[in-house]
Amino acid sequence: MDVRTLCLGALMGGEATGYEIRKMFEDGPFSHFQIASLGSIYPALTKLTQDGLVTFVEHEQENRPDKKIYRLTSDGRQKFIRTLLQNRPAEDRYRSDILFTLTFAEELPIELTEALIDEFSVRYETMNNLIDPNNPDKDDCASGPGRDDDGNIKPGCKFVAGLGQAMCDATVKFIKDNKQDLIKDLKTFKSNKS
Amino acid sequence: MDVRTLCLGALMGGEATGYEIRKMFEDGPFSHFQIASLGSIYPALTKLTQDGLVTFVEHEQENRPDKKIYRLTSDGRQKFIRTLLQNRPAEDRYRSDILFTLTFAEELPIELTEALIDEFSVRYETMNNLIDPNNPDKDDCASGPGRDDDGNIKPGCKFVAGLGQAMCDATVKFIKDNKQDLIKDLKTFKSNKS
DNA sequence: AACGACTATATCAGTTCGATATATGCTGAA
DNA sequence: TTCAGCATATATCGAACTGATATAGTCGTT
Repeated sequence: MDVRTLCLGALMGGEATGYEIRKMFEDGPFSHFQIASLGSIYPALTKLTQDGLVTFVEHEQENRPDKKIYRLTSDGRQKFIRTLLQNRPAEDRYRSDILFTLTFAEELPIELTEALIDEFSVRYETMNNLIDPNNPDKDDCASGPGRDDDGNIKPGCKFVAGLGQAMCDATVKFIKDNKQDLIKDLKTFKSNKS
Repeated sequence: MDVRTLCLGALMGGEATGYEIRKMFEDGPFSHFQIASLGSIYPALTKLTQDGLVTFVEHEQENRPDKKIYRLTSDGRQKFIRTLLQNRPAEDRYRSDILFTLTFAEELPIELTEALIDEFSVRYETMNNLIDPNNPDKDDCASGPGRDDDGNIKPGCKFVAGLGQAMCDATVKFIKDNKQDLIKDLKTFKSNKS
């Protein structure tokens, strides 16, 4: 899904700055299943403004660029819903440098392999906490789309967050159950190659 | 990880054509945790050849471009191992159009939501079968890196495949356990908004 | 005091991808 | 029998995306 559509989605929950939209994707409600960087968010917002799908209000700031607060127009909201209804969603895409590296574990020092696996596990525990809708450390952007007026998480977001957490749990559990066997097998593999 | 490094990794198991390397990423051993397309594989192979990291032999073919079979040079193999040892692996990156769309489930017809969830589940069951090292339908490229000379899967690949399958299992299970609750909550949510 | 993170806007060089071009053979459905 | 889709091969390119950079202050930690 292109970044203009992602930005429209980000604004479905209310107004936001470009910086806030980026936060939604970096460690907010979209962080575990979409990616959008500043390098594409600002051009996308510019394009959406030109197309009449969003509008913005500017607030002067001292010593900083003026703050631009974007919101959807009626056309923008309709365009977004239409896009969700009509477009066939692309295949999921997953990239993992650690998993790629572990594919070649036999060529690596066992200490590095252990360190990579531990780093991988920590990252997924951290992500689990980030996803958790009940996480008290979470500072959801007020304009995030996932909560209704009473602050309750919406069913769709709850489902998606739950699924994200299930993936994280499974990852951490698999590592807990299988790391030592891997280390053992690697030692055997290496001694057989000597 | 850039596509040149991915190509070096792909050639760690032996010689391969550009087309075969693409297959390794599309539905072969790397398919569930890395992505590389023809648009970047061929330029990468050209660059690696210029840099002396790979070399190729050309076989004439009728009615087709001549087949180029690439293999690592000694420099190429060393460069690859050095890259794995020295580079800090980037954060995992996951993109899911379906999960993004489901975040806005409240705005969609319930039939579409159900269809998306079912599609998502089917994709992960399919991926599970694709990953399975014991899948008899799998036609691993002979030059894939994951097996030793006896055809046994290597420990690193086995671990990574197992983890991939655990993620798929968790996904399918979560959907099985939670889909009906989501549908019910959506119906409640929509009737409360009327 | 220094440094890193945060808050704001924006741009750009480099990288990547999906579509396209070329062209045949194979397979299955109509 | 015909046709469409897929497989097998090489390669290119326009469009999209990213990470670094620029600008510049504030805040908290070491």
